[in-house]
Amino acid sequence: MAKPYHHGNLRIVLLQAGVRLLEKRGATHLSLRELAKEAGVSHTAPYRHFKDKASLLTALAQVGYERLAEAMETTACQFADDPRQQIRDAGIAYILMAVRNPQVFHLMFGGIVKTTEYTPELSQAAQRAFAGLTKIINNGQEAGIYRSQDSASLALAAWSLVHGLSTLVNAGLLQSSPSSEEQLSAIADSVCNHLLCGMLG
Amino acid sequence: MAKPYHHGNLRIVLLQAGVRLLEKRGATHLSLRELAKEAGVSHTAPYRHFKDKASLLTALAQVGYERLAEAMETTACQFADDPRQQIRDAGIAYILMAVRNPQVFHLMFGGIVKTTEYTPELSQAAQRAFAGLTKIINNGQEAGIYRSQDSASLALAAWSLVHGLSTLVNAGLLQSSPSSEEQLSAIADSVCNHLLCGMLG
DNA sequence: ACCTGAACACCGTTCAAGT
DNA sequence: ACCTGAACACCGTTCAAGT
Repeated sequence: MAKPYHHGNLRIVLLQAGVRLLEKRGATHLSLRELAKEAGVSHTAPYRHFKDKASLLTALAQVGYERLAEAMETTACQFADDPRQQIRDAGIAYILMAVRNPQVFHLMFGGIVKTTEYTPELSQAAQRAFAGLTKIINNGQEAGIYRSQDSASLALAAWSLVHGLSTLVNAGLLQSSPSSEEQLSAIADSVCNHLLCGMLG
Repeated sequence: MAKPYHHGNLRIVLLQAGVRLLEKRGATHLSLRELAKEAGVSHTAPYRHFKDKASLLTALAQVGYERLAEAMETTACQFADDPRQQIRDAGIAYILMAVRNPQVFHLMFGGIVKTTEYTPELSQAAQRAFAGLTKIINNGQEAGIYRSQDSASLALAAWSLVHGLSTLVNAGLLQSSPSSEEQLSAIADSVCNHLLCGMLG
């Protein structure tokens, strides 16, 4: 069966191969020409679907936010009766997403995609991801377990904590780098507990 | 006065111009050739001082860690009698360093410099930076203000929090992006307070 | 020791030309 | 509409040659 001249599917194929190549090479060394070769098209074909390399990277970041949103939404539907458990699970899900897709995570948050170049779709995907986290905070607030009424600042603190830990782990900067996901989950759990209960005695 | 054939100073000049060019172009688009032109030497001269581009970036990341270490050490020497104030000040100093040098910060933590390629000097500079933060935690522990005895996990939580907030601000992902350093400091203070006092009521 | 210019193999991007 | 090959201006890196 002959391959159709009009590929028809190229955009999807480029995104899938793009994620694979991104994790292999990193955003900096991801080459459009290599990507085109992997997809079996000429090196200018991607320009039919993406204005330039930055635009491809933007689309890949969007894929990342969509994955993160899924992970958050899944967690937000579990343990709805235990807000403490929910927030720890969300933190762990966030961090696992980061360590399993380090280059995608880096692309999402590393300032490679300029905020000024965000497409509406990307902004929406990002908002979906954070809405999941916010919902978990709101669940806890309805249950009356939080000290503060300012849910935005609570969510920001929680988000900063898990996000920072993810980055530090990916950068390999922990004194004892966790060698397994179980170990990593334990670290994440301990850090989340400090935020829930406070450092002060 | 004629410029000496042996520049003598080139490494320093390249690092200084490198930081400037890094903030202007970002790590990805920082070009050795442009850097050489700015320094007034041929495009191969930098190879006398840096094995390759990665090695230059490593050196620039080291400069960043040294700046961060200075900021932490300065804070660790102030308000030694008030550990709560110290940790908030350290957090604010950390975040200000990040937003004032976003590309350097990104280079330090974005996974661009591979952990496996860390030079001893870079590791040492990074450790110095975190030692400052650890010292502040230890001060508080000696004063007996913390709930937990595990100072490493306390430091990791504090570090994750300020680091995550820095990254999110630099990525432009806060709902209301702070327009001034005063506003940013207020946000940082609020987030730090959540960690100190805990989210739970 | 330190610097240079030519050369090589890549890259992103554009564009006239093909189906 | 979608894809191609040639072309252009860049880039990192190497190397023989200069002082």
